[in-house]
Amino acid sequence: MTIRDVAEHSGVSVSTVSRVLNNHPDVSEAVRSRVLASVQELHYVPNNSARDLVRSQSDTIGLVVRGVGNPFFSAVIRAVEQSVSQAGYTMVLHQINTEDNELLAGASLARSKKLRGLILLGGCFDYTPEQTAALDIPFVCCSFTNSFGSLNKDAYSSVSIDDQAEARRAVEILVRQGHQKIAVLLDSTHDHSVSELRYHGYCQALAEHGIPLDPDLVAETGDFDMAAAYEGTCRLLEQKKEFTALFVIADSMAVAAMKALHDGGRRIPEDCSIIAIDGIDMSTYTVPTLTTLIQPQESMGEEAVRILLDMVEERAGNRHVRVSTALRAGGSVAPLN
Amino acid sequence: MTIRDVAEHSGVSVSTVSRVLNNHPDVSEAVRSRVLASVQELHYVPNNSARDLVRSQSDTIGLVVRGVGNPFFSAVIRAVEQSVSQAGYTMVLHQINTEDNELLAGASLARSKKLRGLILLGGCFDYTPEQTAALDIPFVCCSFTNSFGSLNKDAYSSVSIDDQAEARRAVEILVRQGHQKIAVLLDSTHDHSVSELRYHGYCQALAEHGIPLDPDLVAETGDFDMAAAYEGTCRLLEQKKEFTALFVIADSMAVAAMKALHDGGRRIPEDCSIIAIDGIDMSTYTVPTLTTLIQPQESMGEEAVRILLDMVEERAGNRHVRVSTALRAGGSVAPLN
DNA sequence: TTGAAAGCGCTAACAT
DNA sequence: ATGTTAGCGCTTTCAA
Repeated sequence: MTIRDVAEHSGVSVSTVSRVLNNHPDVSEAVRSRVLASVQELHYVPNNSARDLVRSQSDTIGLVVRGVGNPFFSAVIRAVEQSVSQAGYTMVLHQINTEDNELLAGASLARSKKLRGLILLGGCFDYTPEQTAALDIPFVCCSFTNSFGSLNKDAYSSVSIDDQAEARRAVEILVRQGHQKIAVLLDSTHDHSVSELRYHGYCQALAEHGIPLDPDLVAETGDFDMAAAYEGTCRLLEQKKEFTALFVIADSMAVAAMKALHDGGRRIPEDCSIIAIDGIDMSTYTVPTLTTLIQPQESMGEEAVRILLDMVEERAGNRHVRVSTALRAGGSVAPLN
Repeated sequence: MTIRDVAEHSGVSVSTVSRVLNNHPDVSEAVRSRVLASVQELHYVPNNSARDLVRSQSDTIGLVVRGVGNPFFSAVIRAVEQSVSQAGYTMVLHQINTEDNELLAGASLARSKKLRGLILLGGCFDYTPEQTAALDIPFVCCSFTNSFGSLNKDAYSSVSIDDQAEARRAVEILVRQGHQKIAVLLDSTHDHSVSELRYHGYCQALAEHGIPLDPDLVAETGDFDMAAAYEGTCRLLEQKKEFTALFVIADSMAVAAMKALHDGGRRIPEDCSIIAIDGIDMSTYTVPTLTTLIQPQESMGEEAVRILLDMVEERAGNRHVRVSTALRAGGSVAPLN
């Protein structure tokens, strides 16, 4: 079943079929619909290898996800896949560990799969021009930006929330409820990732409200996973330093933190309020429902694809999109006393 | 940079270069190493599109996931991706809704991407030979088998748990704790999916222990998602029919059910025990930890790939692998009073 | 053991 | 608006 069969079946030439298939303008409506009918009837599917060969490029978009197992990414991946295939492209997914370098992974993927473009999901923030030089295709950072790197703004695209501002907002919500002793649970204060950025937001909120930063209330887990978050929260409890509220940099970690607080005999929110950022489905079903700032996961994925394809198809240059979060007022935050 | 350049650079014909590149036997050592040297020097990388075109096949394995957003699948997808790329193949992921037909989706993917093989994750159980006829590549069903269909056992492969037996085991755990009024939360009793199978296990366990089946205690949600599970549990509570334990067919649904029970004023496990099947990470962090039968998600993904590649590379024929679950004794099950 | 040449299915000039 | 045709880079007969 080739383009020839379709051509013969609809009584036109192969090039006409090709034109129809590629939405070229100069085809009469009559012929167009006739060809389309044949395509339907014959269940014709174009041979991508042949297409790619003659166009000397593939229709493949790479998605490198750093931090396997983070449920926040699941919805984004889904949205990206949808958008990519809807646009007639193919997505190849590559998941790497937090320790791995997503730029290297992306570059290698780009070569071996002849990628047209690349989406980086959950990466680091400290790229230098030298590092990205290896990447000779358009790429967009999804859910993060190059805040700590020296990349020129027009060397890449991004779609993300304002991590620091949103973290500040989250902490401020706690402050407004009268909390002063606010702990924070994060991966690291200096990992050049979303963790560090949100930590800055935490510090900023405290500073703006005249609350001194207490290093004892900063719990670094060294990882984004739930087990580490659980342990980190336990350590926070063990040191007997009082805190009435906890800001967690990610929903998944917050779920584990809630468990640790509970196991440590703290009631939420009576003894300890907790707020996070991300908004994964699952945290709707914690007891109480986690109060969190929801990142619009689906639209972030879609937007990342839109930006990327605009670059790939040269409709537009690079751009940076900031999306905002929506507060989900769960039951995990209460006024102090 | 094509095979021609390599040929000219090493002073041989393109066909000889091709032979070297494909490890064909009849090439002299001298020529072989000369060609290889040129390849190195010129940084030549074969054009996969051209290769695929002429061989009319790719190195692509398809993964069709039915039921987007089920966290149980995340770990499996990860394992599949790892194994596939480790074996030098490319995975293309396609996620579809529960309403969609994974066989159709798989067949269309197979043609458009020239798949070598296909893995179906979370599909239906009622394929007929006619339906699978469209699929002319090896495929393996992951996490389910064709229990309700008429497929010949050697027409496909599978890796799954014994859903009915495991469900029976789960319910039996409740019975052993003295529970008699055991409700069940599931998608449907007759959807030809894992839901129906596990429902049979539930019925079987009740029957074996002389407990009459009470239709009022069978809550069908019509979906696998958490919102539906929450609603379903609420309806169960509203009808005022007493039950002291709840068997939920999936961890993700159980998390939502726990929330609904809590919101309905039931303490877990004091007022109601709950047990499920799947073993997602998240359910470790519910309060109390969910008692569940863990499916070995990673090894199921790896095994699925192993089986598939054995078929693709004709090392072995089809086979069916049954894996067993491991009980995670959380705190959600307690003896009756 | 090596080379010449015929396609694989498609797109895009170029011609009509 | 539609058809003819020359490749895209590679593998694989078939000949030498």
